[in-house]
Amino acid sequence: MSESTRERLVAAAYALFDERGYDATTVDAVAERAGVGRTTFFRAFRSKDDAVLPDHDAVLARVTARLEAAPATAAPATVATAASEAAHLVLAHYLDEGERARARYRLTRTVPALRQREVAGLQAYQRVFREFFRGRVGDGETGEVRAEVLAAAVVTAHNHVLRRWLREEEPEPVGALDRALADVLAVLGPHRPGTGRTRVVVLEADDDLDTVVPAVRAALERREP
Amino acid sequence: MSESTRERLVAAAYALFDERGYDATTVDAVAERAGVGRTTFFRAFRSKDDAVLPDHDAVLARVTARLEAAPATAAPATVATAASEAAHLVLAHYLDEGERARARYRLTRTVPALRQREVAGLQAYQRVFREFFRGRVGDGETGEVRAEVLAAAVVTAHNHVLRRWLREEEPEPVGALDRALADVLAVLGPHRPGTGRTRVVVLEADDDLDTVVPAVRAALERREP
DNA sequence: CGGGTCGGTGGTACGGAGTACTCCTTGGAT
DNA sequence: ATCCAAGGAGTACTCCGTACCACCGACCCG
Repeated sequence: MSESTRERLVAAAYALFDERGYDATTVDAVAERAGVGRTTFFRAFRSKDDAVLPDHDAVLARVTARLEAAPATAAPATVATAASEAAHLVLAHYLDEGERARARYRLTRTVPALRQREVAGLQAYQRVFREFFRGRVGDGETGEVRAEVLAAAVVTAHNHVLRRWLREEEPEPVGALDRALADVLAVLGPHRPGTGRTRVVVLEADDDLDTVVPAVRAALERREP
Repeated sequence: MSESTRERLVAAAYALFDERGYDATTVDAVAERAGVGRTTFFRAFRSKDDAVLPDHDAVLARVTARLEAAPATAAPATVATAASEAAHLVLAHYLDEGERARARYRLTRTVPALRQREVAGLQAYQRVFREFFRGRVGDGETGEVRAEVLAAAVVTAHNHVLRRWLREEEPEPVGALDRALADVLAVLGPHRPGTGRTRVVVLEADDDLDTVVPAVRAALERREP
């Protein structure tokens, strides 16, 4: 199957799905518009929805490679930057796709079957991030939960920013992802490694510890940004 | 459609899926084993996988009700307890199901189509939690991201514990969920409101703040659990 | 130069999911 | 007894996805 045939099929699929809707367009119609037989369609794509959903495998491999490049016993700052860079890889992929990514988003918004495939693809990313965080965010069962939760947090933050960009609500998605991930990964530690001595503010209050800690953190960051 | 017919169809579906596998079982076979016609099957369930996947609507409604019962302008402690209780509602539902939940888990593990439906159902929960957290965890874009991330974190933590119980790796899922959610929701505030005075240990170290905080927390919890 | 192999393509047939429609049975009310 | 309502059974249809076979051009080999 030549690449041009595959691309023609994708274009035909997007055009027809946009004209008649996903359910109302048959695979025969897509193949016919692309000028090929039905068999060729199913040779290029495993199923009807595969023609519209992206090839996650390639970018997933890049993400995996980036995460596995990080040392096993890493400082919190290194863990955070590796995760952040990996997430940015995914975002960059969508930004490269441009209008096609937006067209796909419009489809996945309206067709439940496509939405399901989409969120299933997210699981793969979350799994890769979880394996990366395992052993780097604590030991035992607590560490396991934290790794999985943190992976979900990273994926969710990325998707939040990505969706805003797809809806054209966020003109600067790269910066937005930076900020979102910094907020999410703050539980790991600062992004800048080797900041040295840290003073903890002394206080005695009626509030609980977890209420106080953010205030302490904010005070410290205000003093030495 | 009588409830007994529906239940007979579910039992037949589980039995046949277990015997021959999901793909190798036709709807006709399920209907025949249940002693009804194919039409009746599709009257009871929208699709083949609906027969094995749970009725999320009822428990989702309970979760929504619990979350909406919380006051709009709530203290962090109230927000955390409401979210925790809502998550416990879902866990309790699965615990009630018992062996059927485990049988379903075995199916969803092996059949990709069912797995997709499963994760799609999680989106509904995550959405409800996100709407609950909106406006309660900050304003503006940061608040939006935090709400969505926190929702994902709660759902993920719940699922982590649930999966461990389904695999019979966690004999005390309720306590485990408590601990996991306490860890996740620590960014919000304390679970027990009005616990009174909290002393923060004073120290000056070369470690970073986020490295020190867990030690402080551990020391305090050891002193007054 | 003719024949054979082989990768890519088209066509056809089939099983099964899901939908639409009609007919029938059953139980209850008047 | 008759009518009626509701759920179930049967049937036919579309379309997805797969399997199988036929074709066709390219390239190799004798």
